[in-house]
Amino acid sequence: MKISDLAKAAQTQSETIRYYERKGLLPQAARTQANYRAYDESHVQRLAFIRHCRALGMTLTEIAALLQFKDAPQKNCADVNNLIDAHIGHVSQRIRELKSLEKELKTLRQLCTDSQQAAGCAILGGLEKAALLSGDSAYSSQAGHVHGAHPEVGS
Amino acid sequence: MKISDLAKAAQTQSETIRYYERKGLLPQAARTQANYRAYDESHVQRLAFIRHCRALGMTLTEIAALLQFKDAPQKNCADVNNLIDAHIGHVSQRIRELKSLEKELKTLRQLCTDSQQAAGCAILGGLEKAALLSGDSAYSSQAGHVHGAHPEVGS
DNA sequence: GGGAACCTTGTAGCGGCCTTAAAGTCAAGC
DNA sequence: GCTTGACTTTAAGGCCGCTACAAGGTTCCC
Repeated sequence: MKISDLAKAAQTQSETIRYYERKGLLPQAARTQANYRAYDESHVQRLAFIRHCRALGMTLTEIAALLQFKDAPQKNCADVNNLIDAHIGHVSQRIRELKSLEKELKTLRQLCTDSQQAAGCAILGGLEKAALLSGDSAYSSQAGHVHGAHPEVGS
Repeated sequence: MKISDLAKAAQTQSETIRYYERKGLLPQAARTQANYRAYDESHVQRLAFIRHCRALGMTLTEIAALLQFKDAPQKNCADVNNLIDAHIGHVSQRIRELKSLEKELKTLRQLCTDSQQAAGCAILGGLEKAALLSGDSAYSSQAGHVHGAHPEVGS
């Protein structure tokens, strides 16, 4: 099985597979005589695992940690729980942040129902006022690791 | 007012200010004899506006568009509305995605309440099973622009 | 044996910054 | 007047999770 077969099987791009290998999420692949990477079913499984975790919003670092637990089963399951709990925490926090954000945006949007000149635009005015009052950096980033409001670029 | 004063006033890093200038969000600053950037209150306002929009999860491109409306008030307010509506759409969509994700994670987490060996860890097993069934790429990215689950790195 | 479709490595780019490095400037203290 | 240290400047490189491209090697099919 070559890289493009694996790519098809796991709905991934070949480049991404090589990237995961570089990052240590996938083992160094065996090579054919032509120096092509050679894969089997076990790689499909492992890659599917990774992709699913990515779809769950985990970082590659978190996934690497999970894979370590899989690879070293003597380790304690509690560590897995902790990782998942932490990730759930990140996701929940991001949801709260986004909801509050959504609320503010909708409030803002309400200010303007008709088309007017931007000079008197209530939304711009509202943003300006809010900017001066806020002190901000309330949301925006620190603890968790779940992104802002814009989706991942790739895939 | 030098760059670090502006930075303090708007809770931003000096580097970020220079970055915004490079990107055209802030005008080219006037310079002192020593070639230091010189600012006044108007810059504080503009920067606060930008930071607040960032806190609302807008991209720099979206913010640049808003600033254009501010700078060219003859433009129609409807464009501002459209931008805000689109952004609300992105945020709402991301909230839906994250909620579904949160649900799956919690289901997963439920599988394991006690500490066991990772070999028999129900979470790892669950992830594996889910990976094989899913076909994934369901969430993960396309239309909107609101990020996954991990917060912005900086700031 | 010729051309298309694969594979390889390496490099550079996205966004939104942060960090570091090397060099210039300024104010205060001795 | 000279040093110290806190600022400033530009430029380059790094972070994540890829994607894309370039230049070459290989394999497959007609």
